[in-house]
Amino acid sequence: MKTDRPNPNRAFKDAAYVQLARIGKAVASPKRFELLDLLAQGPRTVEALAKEAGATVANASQHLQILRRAGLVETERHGLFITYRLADVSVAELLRHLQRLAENRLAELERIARDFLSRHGPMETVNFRELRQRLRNDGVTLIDVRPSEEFLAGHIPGAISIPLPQLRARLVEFPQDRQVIAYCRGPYCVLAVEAVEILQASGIRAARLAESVHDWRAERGTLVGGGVRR
Amino acid sequence: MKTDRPNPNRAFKDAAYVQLARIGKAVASPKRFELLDLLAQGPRTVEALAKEAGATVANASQHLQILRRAGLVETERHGLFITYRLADVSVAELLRHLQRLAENRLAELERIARDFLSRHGPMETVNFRELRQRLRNDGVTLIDVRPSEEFLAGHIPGAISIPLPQLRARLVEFPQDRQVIAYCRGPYCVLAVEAVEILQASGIRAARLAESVHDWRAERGTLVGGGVRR
DNA sequence: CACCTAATCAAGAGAATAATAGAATGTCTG
DNA sequence: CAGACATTCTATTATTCTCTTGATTAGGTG
Repeated sequence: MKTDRPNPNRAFKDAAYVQLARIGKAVASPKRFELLDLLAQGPRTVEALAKEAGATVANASQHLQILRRAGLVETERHGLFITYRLADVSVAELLRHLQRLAENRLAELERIARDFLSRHGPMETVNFRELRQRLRNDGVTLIDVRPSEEFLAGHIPGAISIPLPQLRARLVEFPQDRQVIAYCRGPYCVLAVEAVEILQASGIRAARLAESVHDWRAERGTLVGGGVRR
Repeated sequence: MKTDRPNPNRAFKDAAYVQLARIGKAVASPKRFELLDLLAQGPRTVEALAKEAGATVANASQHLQILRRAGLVETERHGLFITYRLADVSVAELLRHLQRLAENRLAELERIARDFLSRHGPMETVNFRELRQRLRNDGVTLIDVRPSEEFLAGHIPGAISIPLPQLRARLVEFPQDRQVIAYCRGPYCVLAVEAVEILQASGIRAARLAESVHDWRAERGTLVGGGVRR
């Protein structure tokens, strides 16, 4: 760790950088990153997080405590349940920053995403600019296919909530001649992809919003609903 | 890593989050964080980085290659030397973001900084607002005590370069009645602290700028010099 | 070409991390 | 207060990380 040269400030620097690296360590595990990404959509219990992230409860609990010790999440007890939430909006910003950096710098990530999409037939994707335009012209229906709690915690103005499990049952609600745009948590969430497939299979024109709810907030401002609680 | 429930998208998510966590892993080691922090001041050779970070050349080289594989730094060969530099300004922004988060969320870090400063006599610190004000009123001399290459790569307008090793020899340059404000790489760089002590010891009123060159750029705009090369 | 130097590579010891399973804790309900 | 349930704790194992040491590669120079 250190040479034997006489530098009296080494100890301070080492100690300081150990602390700075703690935040890095917190987001250095894929599971923890996924947990944070889920928490960015809204507060949740340990069990819900474990299930969505595909981990055991005990394992998720351990990761969550590492995140808590790093100051990235906070807890609150409600009866039997303990809800975790991001400690600060700047944590969600950090996640976005890391994602953007990974997308720009790691070819591997782009390849993985492309491979995944290629296994799911052709699919139109839409960006914010196009979405805004079409929303203004009233030419599309925007649906939020995340669980309804996440919709309530914050969603894009004009969207209607149709959690994916309910989509098949509610297909009759869509007029056949109007395009539907589905969105979910972001590029590493598969809900919108599945939604578009279901819609297309029943003859409805559908497209996927490539960005996430948080990108919307960062680039366009307001969400409707609670947002990320502090 | 995964339960045996039938979720065909687990593999995709796991693969995607492994990639996202790679950036986290890169900044999860104190030494690597320190190396990146140095590179944020300007490009450098492996040997220079190793020396400043208090590591062996072999060790620094290994860390740098991890950073390169994570896409955070790039290399260029000049004869015998290989210079490393940040791959993108957004890497420097990430470092700032992580630092700010650590300062806000980790009490430990603040304690370490306070302990360090308390071992160094009382010292006035100045923030950007005060600095601007005094620079405008021409009441102070602003000195950049980093190595001159870093000064050339980008510095605060109005600052003059006095690398710390030269400070004692150039004390005569300072009028006794005018305050001097010293700055360096940021709060975990000790150059400015040492500079203020030297100045005070010879009877010159001196203060330390608490923020870093990069904070200046982020909050006020321009630097003079090369900046971080892309 | 022999020699020097900057940087990387390769192998290994010791520490830290991640997942699992089973036990323990704390809180609500009847 | 017994039982149910959400969460955390403890112990264990396999894996990964970090640093050190000594050898090796690649480029430049006399």
